[in-house]
Amino acid sequence: MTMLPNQKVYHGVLEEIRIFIESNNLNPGDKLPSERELSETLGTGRSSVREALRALELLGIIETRHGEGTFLSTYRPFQTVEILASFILSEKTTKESLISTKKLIEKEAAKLAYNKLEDRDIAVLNEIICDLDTSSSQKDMDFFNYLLMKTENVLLMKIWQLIAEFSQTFEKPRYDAHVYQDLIHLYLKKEYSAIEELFVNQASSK
Amino acid sequence: MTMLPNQKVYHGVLEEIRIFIESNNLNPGDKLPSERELSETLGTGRSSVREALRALELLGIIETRHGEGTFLSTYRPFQTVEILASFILSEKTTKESLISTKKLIEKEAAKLAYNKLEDRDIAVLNEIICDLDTSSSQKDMDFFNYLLMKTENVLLMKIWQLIAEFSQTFEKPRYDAHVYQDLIHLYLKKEYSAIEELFVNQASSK
DNA sequence: TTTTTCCAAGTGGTCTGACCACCTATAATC
DNA sequence: GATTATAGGTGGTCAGACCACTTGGAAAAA
Repeated sequence: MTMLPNQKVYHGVLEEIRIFIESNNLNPGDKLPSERELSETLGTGRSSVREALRALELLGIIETRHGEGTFLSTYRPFQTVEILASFILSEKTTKESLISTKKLIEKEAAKLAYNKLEDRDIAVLNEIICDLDTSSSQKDMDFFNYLLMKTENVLLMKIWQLIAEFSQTFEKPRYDAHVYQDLIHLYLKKEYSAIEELFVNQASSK
Repeated sequence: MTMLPNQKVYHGVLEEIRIFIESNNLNPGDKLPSERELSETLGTGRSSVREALRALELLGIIETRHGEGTFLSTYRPFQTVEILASFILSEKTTKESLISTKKLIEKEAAKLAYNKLEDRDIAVLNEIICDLDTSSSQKDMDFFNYLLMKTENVLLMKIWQLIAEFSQTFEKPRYDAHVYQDLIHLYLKKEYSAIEELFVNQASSK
């Protein structure tokens, strides 16, 4: 294993694994050599190999199954975001930050989704809102989750989900019931420019 | 250490460290307990502690100095980026998510800051842009960092900082030079409603 | 006294070997 | 042929041993 001076072993292992994946043209789901095999091949201790593997696992690049082995994971970008979020979304983050960031994302998601919503999608949104069996907070969750999904921005969705989940613990400041309906009407009437206004008015009326 | 069944030890350690940081109100630069101390306190092996620490290091949450100790670092996911980049960041959708989320936050920050900018702040922004000694990418970073700071939304700022650093490694899609000046003019002329337009046009002209 | 030198203790870095828990293919049994 | 038992491979974890590096304070030198 080629190693720069002062470089930690697990960094080298990281690089070797990358090369292995590349040169063997591995795809998601494929199996990596066992920890023991890797450590023997690379001439390093198993603990160093494990440090590298654990890091890759946390990054969502690999997946380990006890008793089976280590596998290249099906592409899950932004797994990292979760870990980072758990450190950022600590107590130091103010409620105001959380709420306003969440609303900001919801507003923008409503705008981003505008061009990607088909009649069918709007119908789904309507169903979510009209369903009598779900609580209003659940409706809200479902509604924006669907919108976020339609934005096709995975990162934005992830961030919203994390904030939504975290803020659920202390409060659920929702929009007035009519806002969802209003938004749907704007979609139907193709009035993009009014979306921003809808959300801004809602926020200030609180 | 409270542990869910089937949960790996290093996940528990991760959580414990997070709690430690939070409850001791640690700030970037502060020292964490030594590996040996952690393993003793948590009743786990040192190797498990190391697996957690290595992962956190790769995420840029902590920093280790040989012979000195482990320190809380300002979130600088440089390492992460390199690893992610070399493994998966080739995926187009990932990049697009990053870029569009970043731009979205910048646009909204420009709007949120509007009411909080005093003449002095606008002067500072102007200086940042006009400074001949800094590169254009550095200007961009400083400019929006200042704006984000003025929004007084710490969470949004942190999210932006993370994304900004992530994006820095693979590409630097900047705004045209005049956009910064234009924004400053809008601030001076108190034309809030034109801010959105400025960013949207910029984005589509790309 | 002040300065310099040096070393012991603490810390991360790594390796080894030992178990345990889990999965699976295969052989033995029914 | 279907079922069961088992052995071997794999990840999960721990304990202990060294090494390399840093630092602060003791000891030596000025």
